[in-house]
Amino acid sequence: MISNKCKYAIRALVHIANNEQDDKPVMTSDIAHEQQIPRKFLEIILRELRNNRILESKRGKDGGFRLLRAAEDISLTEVMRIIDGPIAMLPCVSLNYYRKCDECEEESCEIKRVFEQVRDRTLEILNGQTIKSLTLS
Amino acid sequence: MISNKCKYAIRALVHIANNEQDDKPVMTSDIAHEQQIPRKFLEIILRELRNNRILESKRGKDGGFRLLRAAEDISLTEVMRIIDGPIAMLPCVSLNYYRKCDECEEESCEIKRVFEQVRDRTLEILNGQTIKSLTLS
DNA sequence: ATAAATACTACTAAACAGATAGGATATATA
DNA sequence: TATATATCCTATCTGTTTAGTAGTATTTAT
Repeated sequence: MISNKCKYAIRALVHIANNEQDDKPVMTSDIAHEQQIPRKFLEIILRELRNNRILESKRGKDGGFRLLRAAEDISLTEVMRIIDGPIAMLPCVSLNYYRKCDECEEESCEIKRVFEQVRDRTLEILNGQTIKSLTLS
Repeated sequence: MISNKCKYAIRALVHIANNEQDDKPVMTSDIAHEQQIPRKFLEIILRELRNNRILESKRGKDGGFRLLRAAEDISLTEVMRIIDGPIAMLPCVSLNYYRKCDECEEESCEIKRVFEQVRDRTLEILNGQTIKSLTLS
């Protein structure tokens, strides 16, 4: 399962992408209201995305958030890894958050082999998806 | 991520399948020792699998656990659902643990569409795997 | 100066993960 | 029938994660 937080992050980014016009940043409170996300929780999420160079922020009056890159250059996997961490179903098959199994010999582990397949099929789909591909247009 | 508990469950079942001979049940302590799983924790797992009609148990001396069905009739998905619950990455695309999204219209939700694809590809692989297919032979 | 936005720190409640402890019950066998 | 040995059951525990909330500091447009 991906977390609610991660779903909020994706919905917020899609919302920002859908509302990028005249260079005006989108306010947290607008996103929170229209996407029905708790505002203070959303603040944390947006700041995290900014810290990871997905968003840029502008403080003060008329402030808010803008995509730092084009929507088609932000992949779903990148967002998921920032917010939730690993995508794979086992640490020992994770590409970005690999951790060794201490109980089994990985070369001969049938369980590992199965979840490597799941990882590959999953990434085939998710790597092809971007914030752009989730927008209305 | 699947839980450690679930990985323990799979390894325990594979161990039992690999040691089904002369109708003698396999003891918790043997599995715990050979698979390096905490014994009391394993007890809970095996009892849960028995309650869900994956295993049968025999109490008292010379007791232990046996597969209730043939190893090729126990799918990986069944075990995962018993121990961890949903396999899908979102409640709204889960086949066995579906829960409605309150924030979005599901018919037009692009996020849902993506994770339905992930679910389908994942189940294609996992439904084809059984305890038998994970054994040595 | 002031209003309005993000930035930051700290805290909380509930659920889940990964166990452990101890006693009750059943069973094979000497 | 006593005993050793296995599962069964209930309760408890510690740490981490999830999903937030509260309050203050800082920045910026007007």
